Amino acid sequence: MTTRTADQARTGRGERFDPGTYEQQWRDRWETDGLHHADDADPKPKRYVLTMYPYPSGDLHIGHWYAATAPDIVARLHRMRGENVMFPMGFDSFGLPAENAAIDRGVDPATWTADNIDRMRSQFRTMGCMFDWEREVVTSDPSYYRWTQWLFLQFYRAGLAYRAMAPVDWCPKDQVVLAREQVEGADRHCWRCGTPVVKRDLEQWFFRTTNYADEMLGFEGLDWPEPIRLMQTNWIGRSEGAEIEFPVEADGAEPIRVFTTRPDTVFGATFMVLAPEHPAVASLTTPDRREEVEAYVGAARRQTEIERMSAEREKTGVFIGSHAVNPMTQERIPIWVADYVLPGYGTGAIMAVPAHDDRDYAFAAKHDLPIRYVVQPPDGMPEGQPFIAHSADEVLVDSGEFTGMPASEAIGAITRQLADLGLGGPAVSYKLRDWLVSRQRYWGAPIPIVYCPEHGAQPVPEDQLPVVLPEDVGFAPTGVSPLQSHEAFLKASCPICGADARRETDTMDTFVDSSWYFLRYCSPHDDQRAWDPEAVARWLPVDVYTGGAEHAVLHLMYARFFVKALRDMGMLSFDEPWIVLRNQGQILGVDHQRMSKSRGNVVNPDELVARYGSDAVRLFLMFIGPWDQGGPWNPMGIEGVHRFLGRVWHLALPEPEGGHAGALADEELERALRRATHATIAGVTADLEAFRFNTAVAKLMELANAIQHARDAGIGGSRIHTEAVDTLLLLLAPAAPHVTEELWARRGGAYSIHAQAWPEADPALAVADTIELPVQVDGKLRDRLVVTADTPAEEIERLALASEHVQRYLTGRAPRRVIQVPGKMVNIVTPDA
RNA sequence: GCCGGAGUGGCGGAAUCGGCAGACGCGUCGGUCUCAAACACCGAUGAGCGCAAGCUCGUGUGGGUUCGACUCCCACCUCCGGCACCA
Repeated sequence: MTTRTADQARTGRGERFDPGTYEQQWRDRWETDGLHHADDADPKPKRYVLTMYPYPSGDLHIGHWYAATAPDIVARLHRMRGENVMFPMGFDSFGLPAENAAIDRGVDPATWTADNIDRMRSQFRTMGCMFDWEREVVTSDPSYYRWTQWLFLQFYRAGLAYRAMAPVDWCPKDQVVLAREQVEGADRHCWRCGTPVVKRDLEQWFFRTTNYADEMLGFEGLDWPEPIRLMQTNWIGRSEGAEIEFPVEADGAEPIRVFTTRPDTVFGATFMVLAPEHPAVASLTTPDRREEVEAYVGAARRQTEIERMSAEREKTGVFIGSHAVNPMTQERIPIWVADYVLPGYGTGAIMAVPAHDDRDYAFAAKHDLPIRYVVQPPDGMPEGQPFIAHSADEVLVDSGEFTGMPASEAIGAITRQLADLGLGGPAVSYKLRDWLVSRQRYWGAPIPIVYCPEHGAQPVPEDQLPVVLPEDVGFAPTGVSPLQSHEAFLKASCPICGADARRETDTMDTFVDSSWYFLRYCSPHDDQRAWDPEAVARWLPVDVYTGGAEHAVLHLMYARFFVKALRDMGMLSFDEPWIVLRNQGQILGVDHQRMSKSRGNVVNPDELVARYGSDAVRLFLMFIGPWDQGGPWNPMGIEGVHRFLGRVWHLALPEPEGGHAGALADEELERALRRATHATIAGVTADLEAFRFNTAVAKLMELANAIQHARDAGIGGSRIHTEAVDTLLLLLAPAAPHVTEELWARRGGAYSIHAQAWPEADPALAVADTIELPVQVDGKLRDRLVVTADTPAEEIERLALASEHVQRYLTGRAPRRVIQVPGKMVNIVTPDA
């Protein structure tokens, strides 16, 4: 491979810039010296910087570089500011791809995973990040998942882990549970035998995340991107309203409870709808309707809930033969079953108010059910459409004693009356469901439970952890976990009676692993406990967390749930896992498309590092644009950054004998350079703190240009010029750690540049002594004044009015107004304006 | 459908509080170096008009507020992301 460098041919000065000659050496030195190890005993203020650990899929791609460089820069900035920084890295190494590799290629998941980790770890090292590898965690290692299992048991004891029936896809011919991706086609058939699948209720493990729904709506004290907060808020989906009981006309039948956010519309409830799964469907179906209802319910159960929700909006459903009574109007209303009512939300049953709900309206229109308006729109009753009241202005009509009451008031009034009548009361409902954590998969942490014929589900005693995944398993594309046929694994004994028991074969969702890895980093080698409480108290919460926004309602919520639950168990003393959260965007291909092998637009970081060095790759990624937006890769762009680093190289290389040592003193030039230096310190510091890496790099480029011009003007080698170069290296060090270290050493600086103090800007020195002031006439730029910074406003006004460019428009007349923004501009308003 | 985010030169982008639009970089053009090229370096570079001074236009579209609008308000268009029958 050819290495093109900025000065390969000739600049006539200094040594050529070739990152290949020093980058690896410095990385080795940092490693040997333990420069990046965060010491628990270090008394400096702590700073925990964390980036989401990767799944070990194979090779590091450019996205990993993009994701890691920014938090590395932040970690390095804090370190130079005198903080004890922990910046750990590890691998989220359980998961489906390893299992698929086993099925497709016959490789053992553990071996496949370990090989990938080895490769990615060595690729990670070429980034030159200050990762503390002594703290590495690997979640598929028994020393890690032992504690994942231990945590499961703590949740179980606390009542936060429970077992319940949940619907899964089942192939009745093969007699197996199918994963979502194993169900094909619109008719939902088994991928192997083509038999239509059915939904089947199986026992599954859940974590009670809904216990924390309300608390997770609070984001006080958190500096998170607003879109993530909104996504979580919407996902939790808190709705306030009322539960209302509708008595049923049938012997001994329980009333049907419904949840509604609009109790003010109860007078308009002209029918009821039950979800197909609702327990009352069977008992309330009359004999003449049974056949039709059972057919409908059976068809509905064949679809997944996801499918049902994304299906065409056609509102299907059947009448079940029974009637309920509207508790306010005392009217008989028919009960229907329809799959647009979801079993998992509210009570799985609704009062249908077609006049004031789109879905109920569509259903009523299709099935010819009565529509009664009970809220008066401001501009008269609508025809042929529902009216969804929004404001407080609308008033109730046709609603008995509540007629004439504003809708907003009626919500409370009607809810109170229902409560007085014992027919309901205020209620809150959430979209959030409990977290289904069990997976019918091999490559995950086994759920530490055994089933005794006598005593049922029993937790594995803690001293028997870990429940180790057996490695001598066979893989076949059956869709069944090989654990189910591994006799040695299955065989267990009941911790209560000692009788033969059967081991749980489900493993945990990998999001369980990642819900606590940031705690394990604090004491990764502790084999006595999941974490050392003192170390966790010292480091947590995470100060800055970075990663992709795709985890908004997954990992980023699960980890919050974990921390809150563990806090309530007395194991943690903080409320949130991380304070500052920042999301990176995506690096796209040259064609502005997502990188993918099939598109052939993948950028290989290893090749780029070999060609330009790690620093150039890092710096260019940061320069592409705002970090949270990502952007397209540009092969020419990295050339520009490489040129910049080459320029820095030549500016900072110690001058050979007789170079610019005897620089001419020029006070004006020196003052300007010093001003540029201090303005850059202030600007770069603010940019890095705010994750504005692209503008920070631009400012560094400007400073390098200023230094070069100053040198060309003859002040190279002067004290101020030397300070400017040193400052440039210090400010550039977090983003380009290798070249700055090399140059710092060559200039005789103390090892290491990354252990030096971050420069401080002197505001007095950053201020310009003369300023150029734009002069506008009626808001249009017409002239510029160069004045000293302390020129009084009257003098500026006089100079501006005296300008011939201004006079051309003023033609001797007095201005109508003169507006000055001190230090910014002058605007003269003519009588014409 | 609902909730977010974004539309600025040939391209990526900058303008942090309503005050010089286009920083910085890429590309392009011109020059230096070279036998020549590549590399590097220097200079120019929003569009139109003009010999020039300079003028006009210009931040998705249409209105508005203001001495002044990429920035604020109203209405709309397009793209990207999330959710999607949640009663």
